[in-house]
Amino acid sequence: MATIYQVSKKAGVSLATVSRVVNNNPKVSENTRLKVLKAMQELGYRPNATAQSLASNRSNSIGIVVSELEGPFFGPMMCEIEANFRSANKHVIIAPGNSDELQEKSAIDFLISRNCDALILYVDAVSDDYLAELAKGDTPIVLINRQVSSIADRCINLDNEQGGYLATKALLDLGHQHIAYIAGPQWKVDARSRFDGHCRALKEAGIEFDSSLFYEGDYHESSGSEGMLYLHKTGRPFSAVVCGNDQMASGAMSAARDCGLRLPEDLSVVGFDDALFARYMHPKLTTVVNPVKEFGAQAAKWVLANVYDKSKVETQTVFEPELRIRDSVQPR
Amino acid sequence: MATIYQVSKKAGVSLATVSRVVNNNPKVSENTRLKVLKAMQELGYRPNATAQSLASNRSNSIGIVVSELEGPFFGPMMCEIEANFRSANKHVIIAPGNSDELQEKSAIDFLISRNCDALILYVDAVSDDYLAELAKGDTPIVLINRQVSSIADRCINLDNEQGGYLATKALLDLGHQHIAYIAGPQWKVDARSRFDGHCRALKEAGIEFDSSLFYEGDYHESSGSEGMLYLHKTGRPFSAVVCGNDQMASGAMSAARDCGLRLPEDLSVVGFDDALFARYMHPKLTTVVNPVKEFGAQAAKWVLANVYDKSKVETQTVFEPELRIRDSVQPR
DNA sequence: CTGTTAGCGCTTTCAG
DNA sequence: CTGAAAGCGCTAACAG
Repeated sequence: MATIYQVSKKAGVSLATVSRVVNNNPKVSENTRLKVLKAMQELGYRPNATAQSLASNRSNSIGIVVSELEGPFFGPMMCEIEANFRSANKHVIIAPGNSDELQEKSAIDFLISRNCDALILYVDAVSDDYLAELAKGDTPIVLINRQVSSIADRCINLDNEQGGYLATKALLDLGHQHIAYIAGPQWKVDARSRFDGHCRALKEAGIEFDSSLFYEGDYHESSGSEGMLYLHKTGRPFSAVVCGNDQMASGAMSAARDCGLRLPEDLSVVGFDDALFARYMHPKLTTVVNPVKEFGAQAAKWVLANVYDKSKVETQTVFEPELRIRDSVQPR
Repeated sequence: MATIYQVSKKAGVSLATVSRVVNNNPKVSENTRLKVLKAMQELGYRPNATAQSLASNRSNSIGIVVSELEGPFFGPMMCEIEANFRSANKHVIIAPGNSDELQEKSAIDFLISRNCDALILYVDAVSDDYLAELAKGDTPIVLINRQVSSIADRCINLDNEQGGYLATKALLDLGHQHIAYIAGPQWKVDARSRFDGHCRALKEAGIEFDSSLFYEGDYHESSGSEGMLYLHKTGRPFSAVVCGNDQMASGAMSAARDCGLRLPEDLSVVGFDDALFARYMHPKLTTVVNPVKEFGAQAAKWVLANVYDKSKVETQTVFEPELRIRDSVQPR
């Protein structure tokens, strides 16, 4: 691979000049610029990003950590972030945290050590204190789906509690009285908040929470199935179930059918997230919209403005959930 | 951020010694190792990967380019690759190619300029020649879902033609005569091969391919729906449809129902890939298994062996498809 | 076992 | 507008 030195040699200019044309520095005469460009062309020169990064302390790349690389949730988010940066000629480096404290920290360390200009984090396991501390470091961070008060302006969030409330409220309004709940992992704040919303709706309707109608899953399809099987087996009657996310709803619906239930006649189901596949399910899933793409777009926007342009731009930090009613619910 | 120099100062040793303990060089006395470790601890030192990479010409990171960041296909693949490398203390840098020649090239350039030790590529748009040329460069590459003869040992593939054959054959065996086909983009080799397999099965059964029973989609759900709508509108009767992948099958099934068809009574459907959601659909989708995770595992294995351990290890390069029969098909 | 000394390829003052 | 020179933080011979 050709180096900047070889290019300068070939073009008969100094190394600094080559650097200038690479960086589009305006104060280079058109003449020499052309000479340099030609030399670069002929040598097939491409700057070594590592060296640039070391010398300039700027990498033009943004680190992203997500809980998972797979699944219908993070894909669109990463995609949106990437698209926003691509048009600004920045690159993303993605690392999975796997909802594990050590792995999340190691992902963050890796990205920092790689000289990322900023970090966009969707993390579950690390503490607020850790994040607050991290925010004091040299690398700017923005948080998705977390609320850390000391850096509230860089926390992008959905009102999950309200979302959970809406989901259950919709069922209540349709006359359902016995509503089961298949929750996400309760140590995660979002899962917890959604469940809190469910309880609020119940309470408001004067219905007492029945713990035998509750199952804690892990946000994946299979646990939705397990949850449904479990609930069905208890024998406790219920005419509707709300799930902590769409994936579990999908698993639950599949299992419900295996149990001989007709959907939505025998059982109404509501999910959470409005993943792409929700509208292709049968029956089409009623769910709470989680604007993941917007999260990504806002996060990217914040970084572009504050880190690269150094302009202060207002970003929306909290989003309101919205219920998307489709065919998976029916009046009682 | 503390540098290696500050650590050496604090520990009262030379800079080289610190480097040695960072790199687990065995020839450091236990005593000084402890001193250095302590100093590192106190300063919260973490090596600057960029500098390490520049100095050693080794980054311990592997570049991956995938067609898309979202969707049920690439997620599990990235995940598997990442998991394999994680345990070896290597990191992955993921970049999307978006099935666009320029973007794929720019993703590759980016990864190379970032000093990746190897590249794992799932690309559609760049030419075989380009890849063959690339393979001659300094950065080792392994290809998934491509066949480039000059580097056949690093091409990991599914026999897509055979997969397409199996899908249609299954339907034929069930007595279906009029089989529609919703294809992936025909400029992609995999989509093309699957369709070729379909044609072979038809031919073998003495059935002539009917072009009015063909629709070319783009591998996404929405185009599956569009395809079904289109086929339904032509009025040409068909009792089964095979789709280029599971996502289009999902879209097609949804649209079929919107057209008033019962599944699988009125229409049998078979997909391709065996994505996770296929088994949660209703009816559960019959499909051809595409061992994406295996692809990822093999690719990672190749890199670990050939790039890092410098040991030659046999990797499986071509996988045989397998039909997974579920509930979405029925005898005619 | 440990220290010295060149770089890795590029950016960035500072002069001119 | 252009060149010289000093690093960025770390690794890797080479001595000792």
